[in-house]
Amino acid sequence: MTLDQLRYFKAVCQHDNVSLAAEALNISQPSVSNAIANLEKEFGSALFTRQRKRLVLTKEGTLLLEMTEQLLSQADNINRIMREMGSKKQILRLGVPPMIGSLALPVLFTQHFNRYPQLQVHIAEDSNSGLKRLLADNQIDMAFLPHIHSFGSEWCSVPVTELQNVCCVSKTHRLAGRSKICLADLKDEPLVLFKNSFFQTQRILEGFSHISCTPNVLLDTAQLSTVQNVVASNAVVGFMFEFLLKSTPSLVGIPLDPPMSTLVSLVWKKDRHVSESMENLIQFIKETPNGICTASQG
Amino acid sequence: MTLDQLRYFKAVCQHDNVSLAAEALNISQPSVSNAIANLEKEFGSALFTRQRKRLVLTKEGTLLLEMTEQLLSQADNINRIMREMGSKKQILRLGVPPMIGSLALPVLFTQHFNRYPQLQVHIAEDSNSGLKRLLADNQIDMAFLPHIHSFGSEWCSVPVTELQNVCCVSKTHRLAGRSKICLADLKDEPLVLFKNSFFQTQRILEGFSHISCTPNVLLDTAQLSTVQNVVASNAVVGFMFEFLLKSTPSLVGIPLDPPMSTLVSLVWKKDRHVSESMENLIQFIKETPNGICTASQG
DNA sequence: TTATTTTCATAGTTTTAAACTATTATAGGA
DNA sequence: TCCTATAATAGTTTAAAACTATGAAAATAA
Repeated sequence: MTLDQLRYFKAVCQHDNVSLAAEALNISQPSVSNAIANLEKEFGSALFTRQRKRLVLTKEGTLLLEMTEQLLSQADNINRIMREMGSKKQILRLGVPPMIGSLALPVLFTQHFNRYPQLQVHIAEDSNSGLKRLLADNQIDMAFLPHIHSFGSEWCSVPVTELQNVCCVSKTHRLAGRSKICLADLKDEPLVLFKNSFFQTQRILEGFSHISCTPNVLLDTAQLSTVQNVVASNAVVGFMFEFLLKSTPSLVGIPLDPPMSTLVSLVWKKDRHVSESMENLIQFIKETPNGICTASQG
Repeated sequence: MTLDQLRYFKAVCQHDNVSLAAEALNISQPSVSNAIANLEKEFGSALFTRQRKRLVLTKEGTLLLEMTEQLLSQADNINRIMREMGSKKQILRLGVPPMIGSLALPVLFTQHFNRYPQLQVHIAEDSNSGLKRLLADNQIDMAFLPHIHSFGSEWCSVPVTELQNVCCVSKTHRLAGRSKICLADLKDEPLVLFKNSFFQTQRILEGFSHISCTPNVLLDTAQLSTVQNVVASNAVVGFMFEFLLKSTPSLVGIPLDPPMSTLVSLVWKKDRHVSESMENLIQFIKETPNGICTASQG
């Protein structure tokens, strides 16, 4: 059993076809056939049934595929990590949810990453669930994530900042003078929300369902500027993080009652090797507990 | 990077010596040197410093060794599992602590394993901590373990039976008539205990320290028969599982006050593939919740 | 210091195995 | 029935991994 044999096997499974797999691997078809045959000889059982029209995985093949994917992923990781160390240039693959990116990234780039000229930063912007999957697959090293889905023992994290979720309206809106507001007050207001995939939206909808209200959702969007512009037009009520209002003077935020806040953490997998650049970022976050917060307010 | 290269690298690390590693691997020394050189070329960094007296792992080498051991262990598992499936003969590697073995094994062999003639059972008898390590290293498939060290989320288990820990004395002993006894009553008695590595012993000692007593331990042994014989000689007081007294009519057990019991579970790693023979054993345990208990009493 | 031993790297050769090309066999579809 | 698609087989080439032999560097001993 060699890693190459397993790679070929995986490719055949993905394509359900030896010839296509060979093409994708840039090798000849008999080489792939050979590799599969050698695996079958070594293990003593068929991995595919070839009787019928198509290749179908046997019980043994299914099990091997599952274990193979794990092994190859780990092998690729070793390769990547070792090459990175060898090439001296550090790479940090960081996941950031769209909303938090606008807060955290400017601070990180001006106060942290610029201190490491040899550091190459790759930012992956994705939803929270998407980032979690990327982390699990080792496609990113760390991510900023709301500490909501309680992370199990296989995750490490350091707290970054606590963000306030506020209701926001135009300065000329009827509710603009309120010092705080509860969801029940908003049950008949037309609302603009971020899409369901944003977990803040989920919490707001849960809040409504908790008081047995069906909110009047006029629009759900993924664009912050859409929310800002529609709210500024005075027609509707929106929700966003308080810090996002700093840059839009035409809007005012009204704290929710009860308050709703989000603890954002920097998260990574426990079983992963913590590279130098990861360690540096963790240190920066730990040393500036309010750094990202205060910077946003400056 | 191939699995063989990593295997050679690991061997060199283990022997701190290329020549010895080559000998252990049954290949020539230049082959090993070559493999290491190829890894270093591929990764772009030295894995050892050879300048000085001996081979010393570099930072990169240390990291690679750590990741390599994981990868090779997983690769060996794949190999073993697939070969096992291919050879049709099933193998179950079961870990059993010495005390529990005398209870569980006869039941398992007469009521369960005998139903699977093609099944080959390997029993590993070891301490609880030893078994846990064997499980972690995938050197055994499952083990019977007291459910004391609370198992984290990376472990699966099914409860097997609850065993009573009792104080035991000879039939003619002064305390033989007691219906129950507390540790404080025993603070001046000469005791015979199993070695500290037995977790029941640890619990008894904890119990004594809890009431600020230093027990008078005359003898600690790993042999059940030693405990039985010394206790039977009427000189000392011992502790054991109640079921172990069934076969020794010259001894009587006195329940502890408060009672002390041990929940024994069948445990395995969550990330492991559950083979047919493992599944069969789990089913047997589930279907006969008191089977092992009652059998011991018959 | 100098000789001796240990140990790893290098050079050159052999062997093995993995890749290739060409062809055959088998099944589905026209 | 023929044609096409696809995998297996045969035979050859190539590449890499093993070997033997030797050289270089450092540690050990005289």
